[in-house]
Amino acid sequence: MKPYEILAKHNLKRTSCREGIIAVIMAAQHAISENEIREQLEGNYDRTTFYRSFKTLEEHKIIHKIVVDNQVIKYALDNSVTLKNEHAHFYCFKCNSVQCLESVHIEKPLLPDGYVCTETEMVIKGICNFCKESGSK
Amino acid sequence: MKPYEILAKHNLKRTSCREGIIAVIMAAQHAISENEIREQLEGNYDRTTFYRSFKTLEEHKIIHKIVVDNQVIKYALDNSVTLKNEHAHFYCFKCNSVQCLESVHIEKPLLPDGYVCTETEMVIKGICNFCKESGSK
DNA sequence: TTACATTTGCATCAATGTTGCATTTGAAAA
DNA sequence: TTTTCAAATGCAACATTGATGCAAATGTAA
Repeated sequence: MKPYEILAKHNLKRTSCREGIIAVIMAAQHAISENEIREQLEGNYDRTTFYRSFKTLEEHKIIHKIVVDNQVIKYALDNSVTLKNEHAHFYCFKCNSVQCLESVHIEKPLLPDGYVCTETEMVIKGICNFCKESGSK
Repeated sequence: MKPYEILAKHNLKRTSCREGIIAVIMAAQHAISENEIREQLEGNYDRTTFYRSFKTLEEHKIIHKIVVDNQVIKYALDNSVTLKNEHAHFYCFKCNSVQCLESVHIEKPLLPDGYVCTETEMVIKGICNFCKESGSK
């Protein structure tokens, strides 16, 4: 599905900033930070415009935030767009990348009585396949 | 273990700000936000002092950050201080509290070849036992 | 092409992260 | 207890980021 089709589906106007953000995220191999998106985005948008476009896309659940910690926040297309299952994310300390681990499904945890789960986030941290090979540290 | 003993164990000077922060976190039932800690802290410290004390305690792994999302960040004593096992955290959308779910242990996930896990964070979101009872929304 | 609601860019303000530096303080040595 | 010095504090200052109001520009449907 193309960026403008996604916008149309959510009844959002097709603006170049929104379209560009979606395009950059779609093109990225891994989840990507706000600054990386801004750098790769064509056109020089005011930071408020970028901020509001971003917010709109999040609110409409087109893009999804993956919070590794408050220093490392990355974005990917929402599962509803990619049609992926709920899955864990992997953060690599070496290359700082965040990858979707589609093979690691998240099971509904067994909660104490009275607790109701509606959402689960799981971030696994360590060294990824690629970085393991390279260098000693 | 008392706040000043924890500081001593980590070779940190016993200052009232550090001691106070630890005391407030120890006294709290749940994980607690930076602002809540600041409010409950006796004495009026400069925000830089507070910021640096906080940073020091984090760096020495005395306190531990639980990042629900970038809007909701709470702190608790680190597992090495409380002697708890690695466990999941529960975030309640209604009361905004973060509770340790000691009963929900986190198993080492089965990762794709070459991936090495050193740390795992799991945040379960929903409605907690207490809030389930109260009101319809 | 027109018309209007939405979006943009800019100004602005608040909150927060961070650093440098002179002064104060904790704790170890005398 | 007093002295001593590295470490911590308070303050000023600056950068970054979240957020809002408003006039001008833009997207889209009539």
